[in-house]
Amino acid sequence: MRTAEQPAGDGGDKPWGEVTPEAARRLLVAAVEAFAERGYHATTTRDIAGRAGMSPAALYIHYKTKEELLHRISRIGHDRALALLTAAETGGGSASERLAEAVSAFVRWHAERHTTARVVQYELDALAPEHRVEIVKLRRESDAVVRRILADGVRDGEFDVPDLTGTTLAVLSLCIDVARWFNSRGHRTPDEVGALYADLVLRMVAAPRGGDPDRRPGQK
Amino acid sequence: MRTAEQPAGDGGDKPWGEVTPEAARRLLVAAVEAFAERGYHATTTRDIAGRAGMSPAALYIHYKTKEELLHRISRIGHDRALALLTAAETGGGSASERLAEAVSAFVRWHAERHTTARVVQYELDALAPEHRVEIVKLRRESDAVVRRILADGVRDGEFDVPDLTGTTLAVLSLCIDVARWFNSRGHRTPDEVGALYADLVLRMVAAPRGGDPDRRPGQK
DNA sequence: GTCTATACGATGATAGAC
DNA sequence: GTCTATCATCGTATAGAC
Repeated sequence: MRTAEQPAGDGGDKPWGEVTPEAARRLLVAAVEAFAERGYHATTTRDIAGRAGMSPAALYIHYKTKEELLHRISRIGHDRALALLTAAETGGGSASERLAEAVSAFVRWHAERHTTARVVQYELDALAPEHRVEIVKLRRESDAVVRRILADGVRDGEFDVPDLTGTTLAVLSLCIDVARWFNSRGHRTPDEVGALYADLVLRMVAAPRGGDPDRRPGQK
Repeated sequence: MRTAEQPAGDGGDKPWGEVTPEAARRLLVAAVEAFAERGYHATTTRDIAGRAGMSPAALYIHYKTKEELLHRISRIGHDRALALLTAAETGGGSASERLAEAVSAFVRWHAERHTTARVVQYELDALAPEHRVEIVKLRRESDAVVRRILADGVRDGEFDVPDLTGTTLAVLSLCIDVARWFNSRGHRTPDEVGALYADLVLRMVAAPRGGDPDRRPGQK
């Protein structure tokens, strides 16, 4: 299913391959680092240009404004995140298998590319209004993917999900927050975190053994 | 157990009651709002003073630097969060009951005081090194509270937690991320989110019915 | 396409009047 | 304790040389 290089990285093998020319890519990578470290508003165009080894003016040859840089980063990152989830949904298998794949892939990306993911997830408010509506639409699609997998599992008797909207939100939220803490504590690999989280999420939604979903102890 | 007003709010009944004199409190409340909206580094002392209805110079009568404001906010917020968790731990009941109370109280705080919580949870890196080590110590104590409750549940046969460290991290992470999304989507109350999350977390750690913890299907 | 130079307003923090 | 005025620096973005 994957024929080209995967984009939207921040330090992996061939990240941001779709951003050309090379000077524009260097600036964008520098912007990701700076935005992640200090936040969009506090990052100066001088800092971005400096990290890319250029003069402040060089930035404006490739990007009209600082916000255009953020928009490019956010768009590519959200495209990538949605692609991961969609691949899991359409990859076949039971609802449990699709959910496990969606969660582990989504978490792996937030861990591996946590610098990018921080910008993508925490700087939405800094986008221009027009760009924000575009990005919010992509986020709603990601939400819908997870929601459909959960609904499928309920239909097939694999899952017990009393609050579909809230649980969808919680699952995505749990995964997204990996971008905040990853690499600031322990020594886990993205793969390990992805596997752990897939297990935890399956436990959150699993139907009680034996099948009858009405038999669960009412917690709420 | 609670004899005084609870502090660390950001718009509730009597929040930040322990900050005196009143001018210092007004400045601190203004700083919370500004830091949450734009981030610490991008917030100007003029903005803070302006929101508090004062001149830029007035800020420096009550706080030596902008960073001292952040430190005060972070310290009070972390004290409050730890107090909530500790109260749940020492409040009695089974491990399941203590965990449910810890999660729902912690989530309620992150939802109700999401403006404060955003500053508290997302601006750690902006603290001066000396202040950051102090705050990190408090965070480790919060982590230890949740870890102990989980370990108690495992000991008592209520919980099945193959990865204690990772699950502790995931539980806290899930709760903390409420500060990011709350009020940016639906129409849930803090109480509702707290109850939902307590249920989801209990499902994550619950031992399989019947008791024998070795009987779980190996997911990892 | 990249540079140096620069416009012009905003920045954290201080001095000294009241 | 609060103000106005100020310092020295840094902010985004542009102009024009090469």
